[in-house]
Amino acid sequence: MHIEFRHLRTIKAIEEAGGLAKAADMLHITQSALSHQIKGLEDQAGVELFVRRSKPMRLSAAGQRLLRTAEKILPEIDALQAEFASLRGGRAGRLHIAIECHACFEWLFPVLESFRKNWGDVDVDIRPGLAFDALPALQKEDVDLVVSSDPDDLPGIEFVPLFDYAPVFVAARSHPLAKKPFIEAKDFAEQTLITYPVERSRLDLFSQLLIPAKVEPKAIRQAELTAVILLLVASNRGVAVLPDWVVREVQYNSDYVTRPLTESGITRRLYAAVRTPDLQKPFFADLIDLAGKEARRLQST
Amino acid sequence: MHIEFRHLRTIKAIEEAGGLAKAADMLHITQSALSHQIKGLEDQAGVELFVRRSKPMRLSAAGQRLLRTAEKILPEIDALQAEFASLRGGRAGRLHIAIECHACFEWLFPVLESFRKNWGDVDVDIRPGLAFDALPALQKEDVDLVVSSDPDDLPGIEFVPLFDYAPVFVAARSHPLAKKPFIEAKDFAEQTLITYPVERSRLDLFSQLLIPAKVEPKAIRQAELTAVILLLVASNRGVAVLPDWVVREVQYNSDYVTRPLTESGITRRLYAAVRTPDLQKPFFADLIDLAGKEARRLQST
DNA sequence: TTTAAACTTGAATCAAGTTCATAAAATTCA
DNA sequence: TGAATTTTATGAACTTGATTCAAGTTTAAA
Repeated sequence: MHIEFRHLRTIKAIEEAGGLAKAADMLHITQSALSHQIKGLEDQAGVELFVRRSKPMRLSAAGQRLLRTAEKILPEIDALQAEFASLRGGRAGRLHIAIECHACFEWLFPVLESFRKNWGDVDVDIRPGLAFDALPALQKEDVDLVVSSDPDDLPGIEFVPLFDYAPVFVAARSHPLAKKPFIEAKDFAEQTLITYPVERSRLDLFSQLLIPAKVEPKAIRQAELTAVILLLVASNRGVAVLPDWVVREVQYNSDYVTRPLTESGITRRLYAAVRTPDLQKPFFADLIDLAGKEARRLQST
Repeated sequence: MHIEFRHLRTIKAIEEAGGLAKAADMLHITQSALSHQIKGLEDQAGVELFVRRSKPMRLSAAGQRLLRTAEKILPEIDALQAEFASLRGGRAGRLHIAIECHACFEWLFPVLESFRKNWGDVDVDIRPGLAFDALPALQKEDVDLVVSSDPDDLPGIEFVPLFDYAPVFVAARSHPLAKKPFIEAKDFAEQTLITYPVERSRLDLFSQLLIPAKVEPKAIRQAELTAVILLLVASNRGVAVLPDWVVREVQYNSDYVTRPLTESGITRRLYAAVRTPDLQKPFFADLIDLAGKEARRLQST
């Protein structure tokens, strides 16, 4: 025989009830079963768990040691089972997010802040280092939601539209290109471009404009934070392309101007990629709803 | 079905092995058994533990949650079982001590210090608040050893002699009684007596001398610490009776003198009371041996 | 498409915990 | 002290449920 949860519950019940008979009632088994159970456990552990000199019987030193372990372990599985139960009921779960779009931190944080208030039992996290390979990670259940602007037709994965945005050109007010009403691909040939530190195929500017037009900027400089990019731009160290709402939201100073890309402007759509069955879960629906609201708030700023 | 330790081990093994077949080998059962086991667990929990889209199968979000619990719980029972095993082998155990004799802290601490070096796996503690009722607590296994000077013929309890000592009279050098070569019961009638805060029947002076002689001191003042008693005595606030070795050991100052009680002196014996079966355990024997050595060291100071 | 590997399924088996009935031991109370 | 009561132990029958065996299905690789 092995130590089993049943034994931990038994020890705890006997301690609480102060005797076999009452403990047996508690556990909904017969007193005989308890007697056999304890005897079996003592045999296999080779240790006396109870002092039988007296009736009702009392925990021995070893029994008290076992009781301590029981009191440490039982709440753990109780919590686990409760979590599984409410996971069945859709109140609990996990929401680990991978972000392909670097600027998205800006709107994601307020969204998650509201989300946590509604869904305290959902384990929310943003997983770093998964910017590429995010979709395989989604399939493997290493993450549960990917924010992406490149929908793909993958089995078992659903792309839910979040909101549309326009990548816009940003330059210092004094920059020569600031005079143009809109910016074209060829305008970048002589510019120093400031980007997030990701591969260029995953930047809107390259995938939508420069690669098709086969234009290469004069130089590229990378910065991690949106605020830093805007500072560099304002001090004329280069130009950048950022989502329109980012530029509106982060008003660190106003020494820069924005211009549309191409005459008609470029529009992109952001998606939440989730596993199809997860769409049924109420908190996923709520998150997507919250994200939409936050997006509208940003657009109207 | 319930969550059982078997399930925790299974999850852990599957994670480590990266597949059912290898995990089954690890656990010395067939893959089929594992498959049944997981299915049963998923049914009762109402939760998908694995992603079966791919082979080998991978842990789902819920499965990862279960794995975390497994990794928290399994070491606990492993530790428990190891403790039971070495308890069988006599290397581990519990040694909770109750002290009837108030002064005994003085020699007990160094003894326990050496003891802990030899028996790191024994849970050593001094239980306060059990000075009276210590022997019933010993029978109930609430404590494992009682230091006492009043042996009693109790079933299942053994009194092992530790060492002999003499309660001696202590007074300031300038005290009138300091001139006498020895002290008798009637000498206390006009004195302020300083004692430990315990009932008088458990003080050697009363049980051995004053109660038989029907003498009552003029006043009694109580102090918790040996050092405090000696300070009070030295500053002539009263007289005291303490074990000879205590007075020799605690040389806070030398403004006091000691005198034997009665012409021939009184001799008392200190015992370790333990449950009879515990005498077999090697660390009990060692403790009693260490206590003897420390006692001899004190006597020869 | 074939082959191999990985997991699933259902029936049969077998170990182990539980119950029932009863005995033994300790405690309480008259 | 002895009868009554409470508490724990024991053994045989029973029942549950985990494991195995053998065959089927699905996925990945060649």
